[in-house]
Amino acid sequence: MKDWNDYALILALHRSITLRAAAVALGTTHTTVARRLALLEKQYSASIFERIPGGYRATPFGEQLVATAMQVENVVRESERLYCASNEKLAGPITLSLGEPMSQFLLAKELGEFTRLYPSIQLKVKSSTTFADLDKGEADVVIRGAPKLPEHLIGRRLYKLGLCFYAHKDYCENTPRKDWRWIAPLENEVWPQWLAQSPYPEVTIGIAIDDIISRYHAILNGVGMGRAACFMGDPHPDLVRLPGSAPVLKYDIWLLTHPDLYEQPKVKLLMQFLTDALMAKKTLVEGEA
Amino acid sequence: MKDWNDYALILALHRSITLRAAAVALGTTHTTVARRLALLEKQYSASIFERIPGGYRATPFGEQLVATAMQVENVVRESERLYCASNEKLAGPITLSLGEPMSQFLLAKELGEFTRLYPSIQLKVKSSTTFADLDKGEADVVIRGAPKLPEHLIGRRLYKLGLCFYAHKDYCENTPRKDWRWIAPLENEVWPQWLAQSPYPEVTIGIAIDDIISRYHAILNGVGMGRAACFMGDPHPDLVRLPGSAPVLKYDIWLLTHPDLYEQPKVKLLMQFLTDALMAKKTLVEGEA
DNA sequence: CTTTCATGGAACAATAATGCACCATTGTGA
DNA sequence: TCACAATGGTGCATTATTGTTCCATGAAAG
Repeated sequence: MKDWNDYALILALHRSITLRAAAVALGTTHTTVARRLALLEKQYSASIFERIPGGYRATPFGEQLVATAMQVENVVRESERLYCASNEKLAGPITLSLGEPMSQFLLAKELGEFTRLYPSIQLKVKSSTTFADLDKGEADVVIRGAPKLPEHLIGRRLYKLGLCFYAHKDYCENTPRKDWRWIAPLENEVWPQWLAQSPYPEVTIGIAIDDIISRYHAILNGVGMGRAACFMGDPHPDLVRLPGSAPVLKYDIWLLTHPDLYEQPKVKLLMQFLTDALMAKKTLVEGEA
Repeated sequence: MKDWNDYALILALHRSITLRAAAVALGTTHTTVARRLALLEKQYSASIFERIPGGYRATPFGEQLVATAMQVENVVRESERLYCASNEKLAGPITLSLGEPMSQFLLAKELGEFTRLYPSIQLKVKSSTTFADLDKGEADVVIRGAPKLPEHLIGRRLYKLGLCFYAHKDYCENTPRKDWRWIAPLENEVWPQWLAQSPYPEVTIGIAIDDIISRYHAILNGVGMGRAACFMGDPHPDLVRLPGSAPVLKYDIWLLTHPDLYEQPKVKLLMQFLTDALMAKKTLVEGEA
């Protein structure tokens, strides 16, 4: 095999079963995976994967290649591990500040993967509704949704955060329209705007909760209808967008750090990792799913 | 490292010392090698190779990567070896017919590499001035220079063969012009055309030899001036092109096989291998060096 | 010491790989 | 049984990668 990346492709398809899932794992599209696989099978003049109901399964020959690919992967991972261990620049504590929703719903798996990938780095995840002050050293890296770039910090704007209205999938059917209620935020001056944008501005507020996570659980338990980030609402099978409500892209998501910190390899590394992780979930977060 | 091909790049640069040599080994250009290396060093925020007089040398960190790359290469080579050994389709005899000049001057190393790469295949190299008749089973694969595609065979036209006039680098200086002589082929009806195209059509024939290799050695020994393929004359440090003679691209080089044989994996394999090998030497054979 | 050659860097053009949007089909759940 | 979602195949447009050509520099050979 001339192209060593094809080993990664074989491995991804073997593990992900379907072309599309493999494509996500590789960070490309199913088209590319299919094309590269076709070229590869043409190269060997042999079948590497066979189509089975619901996906791809390696042929006996394919399994040989999978075994080789796993060996290659082990060598590479071991090398990376050694690199991280030997590089004192990639050791030590680093603090990431982000909101609870992202921490719980969006990046839980990814942050765990980071610590597994770089065991010498002690990642501290500081979830908070208020965002840490980088100037005071409250955090090294921040993810925040904000309308504009905060003053003197550096980083990049990723994309916009999608917000939408949700309810439990049975709520609208099982509840008489006159009993519909909003689950509203507490002491939030933009709520009137939200309400005006909603499909049901005439519905009254049933309960006001300050914590967005608690509002989410209230929606989930059929207490009423409410607004949430698309990445919170869309993945849950029991939640549905309210009829007539489309995602609103209001805030930009910024990935930021302090200029004094950005030169640190471990800070660069974390930011690159978070960029990759968040870009991979762009459609989910924007609510285009 | 995300791109596993970069391990191959590091390995090639480590072994080839210079960007250009590494590029040849990888089948690309020095620009690409430089760019990929720069990206890689930016990724790691560390130097992988240091510039030393006359080339590149791996830094301590680079040597770690080189070691990893060698492990990866070993895994891949072992896998390929197993594949070849286990695949009975890639075993057995195969006969290649080609002219002596290509066999001796152009593909000597490459054909050896092929047998080393695929030990289960017994490659028989049939050098001959007349080309084997594939219909009679005299050979499985043929490389020949010919003006047009022979009848019913399949394969591909690679590029044109460059021919030029040569002499020993001291010949023209050390020999009085009146004593200059041509080394001509024997019983070759196109020789008058050749002579007319030459820079010195008035020079007389000193000796006529049928075997092109013998003519080459005659030129090399200062017997006279003669015509030879660019891939024979250009690489030799003691030979020079005659002043005023430029490479003539007359014949196409064809890589051919019989339609009945092309479906055999080992035939496909050999043809792919020869295509790669010959394409890598295109500039040399065309005389553009 | 001069000449010659090869190296590798930079800007532009060409090419090949990739992503996107569409669709038919198949598996899955109500 | 029907409807829905997801799969993966196809054609087209885009992007990114690569190759080409040039040049300045530095090393090796005469």
